[in-house]
Amino acid sequence: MKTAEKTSSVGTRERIVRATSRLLQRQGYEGTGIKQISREAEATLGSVYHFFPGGKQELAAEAIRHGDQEFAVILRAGLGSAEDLTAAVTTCTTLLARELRGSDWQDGCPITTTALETVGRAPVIEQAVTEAFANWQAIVEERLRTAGIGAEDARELAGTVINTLEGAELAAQVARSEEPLHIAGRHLARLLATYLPQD
Amino acid sequence: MKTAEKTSSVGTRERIVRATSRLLQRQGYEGTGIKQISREAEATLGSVYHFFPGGKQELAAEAIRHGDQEFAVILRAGLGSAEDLTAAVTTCTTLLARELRGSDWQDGCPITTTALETVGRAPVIEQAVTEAFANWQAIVEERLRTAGIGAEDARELAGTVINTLEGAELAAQVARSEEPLHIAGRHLARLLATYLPQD
DNA sequence: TACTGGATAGAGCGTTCGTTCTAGAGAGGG
DNA sequence: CCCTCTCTAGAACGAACGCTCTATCCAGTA
Repeated sequence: MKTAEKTSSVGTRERIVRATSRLLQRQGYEGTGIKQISREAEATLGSVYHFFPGGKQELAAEAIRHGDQEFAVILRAGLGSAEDLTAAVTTCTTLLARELRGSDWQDGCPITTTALETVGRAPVIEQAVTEAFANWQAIVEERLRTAGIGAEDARELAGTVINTLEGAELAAQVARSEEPLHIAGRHLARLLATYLPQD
Repeated sequence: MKTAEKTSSVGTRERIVRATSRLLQRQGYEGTGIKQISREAEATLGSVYHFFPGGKQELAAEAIRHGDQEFAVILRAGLGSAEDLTAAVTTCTTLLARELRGSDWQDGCPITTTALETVGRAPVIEQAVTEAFANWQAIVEERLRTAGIGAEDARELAGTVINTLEGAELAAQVARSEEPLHIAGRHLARLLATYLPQD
C-alpha cells in the first residue's frame, strides 16, 4: 500500500491540513484562498482537490478538526498541570497567553474566526465546530468532576470556562496584551472555588 | 447647507453605515462586498465612495463604531434594569439571548467577526474595535463601582464580564441555544457577588 | 514490458472582488 | 441664466476567487 517514508517530512495531505488550519486561524475562512493554501502547503491545486474533492468547505472542516485537537492538547496540558484546580486553570490562561504573545498576537483560538464567519451557512463546517466545542467542554468538565464538583454544576461551569477563555483570548488579541487572559484565569479560579466541596 | 428632510427616511450615508454594520455582523469583513453593501443600502457605488473615499476599511471602521453604540445601548439597558447588580447582569444575558434567537441566531456581537478577521492587518478598523471594547468595559465598570466594588476590582471584573458575554454569545450562536448565555449570566452574577461589599 | 491508479501539475473557466473614472442630476448663490 | 458643488449613477479595470479539466508522473502488479 505505502512504501516506508523515505524522508522525515509529512505527507502532502497532512501539509495541506496544517497550512489550512493555520491560515484559517489567522485570516479566517473568507480571507483565505485555496491557491494560497496550496502555495503555503507546498502542494499543487491538483493535490488539494484530489484529497478534498468537497472543495473549500470540506478542507476547512478538516482543518477545524485539526485545530480542535491542537487546542485540546493545550487544554489538557494546563488542566493536568496541578492537583489544585484553581492553579490548573490559571496555568491554562498562562499557556494561552504565552502562545498568543509568541505569535505576535496572531494565533488566537484556531477555530473562532471561521466559526463566526460560517455560522448558519456551511453545515459541514458548523458540524466540526460544534464537535470541537463539545470536545473542549468535555475535557474541562471531567477535570471539574475530578475536583469534586457535582455533575450538573461541572457541565455548566465547563461551558463558562471555555466561553470565558474564548472571550479573553479575543480581548488579548485585540489589545495585544496578556492581561485579559491572566485576569480571566483569576476570576475563573475564584468562581470555581465557590463550587469546590470544602467550601 | 441642508434643506429640511422632506421624507422621513434617513440619509444615504446613514443607510450605507447601517447596512454595512449588519452585513459585517452576519458575514464578516472578507465575506462582505462593497457592491452588496451598496445594493443592500439602496445606494450606488458612486455614493459609497463619495462618502467613504478611504474605501472598504474606512467604511468598516465607521460600521464598527455604529455597532459599538448599538451594543452599548443593550448593555446600558440591561445594567440599568435593576437595583440589584446580579439581577442587572442576568438581564443583560437575557436581552442578548432574545436578540440572538429573534434573528435566528444570526446577529451576535456586531463587531467580533470583523475584529478577528482584521486583527493585525487593518489599523483603522483595529482602532475602532479597541475603542468599542474600552467603551463597553467602561460602561460595566461604572455600574460595578456604583454597586460598591472597588476601583481596581471593578476595572478587572468589567473586562471579564464583557469577555464572558462575548464568549457565551459565540457559543450560543454556534449551538443555536440560549443556554450558554443564561448560564454565563448566572456564573457572572455569582462571581460578582463575591466582590460585593456586604460579603 | 505493459498496465493500472493514486498523486501531481497547472492552464483556464466564469465570476466576483475593490477600486477608479467619467458623466450627469439637481439645488443654491451670483 | 449660469456656475458651482454635492451627490448619484454605473461602466470598466486588473486581480483574485473557487473550481474543472486534461495531461503527466511514477511506484506496484502482472
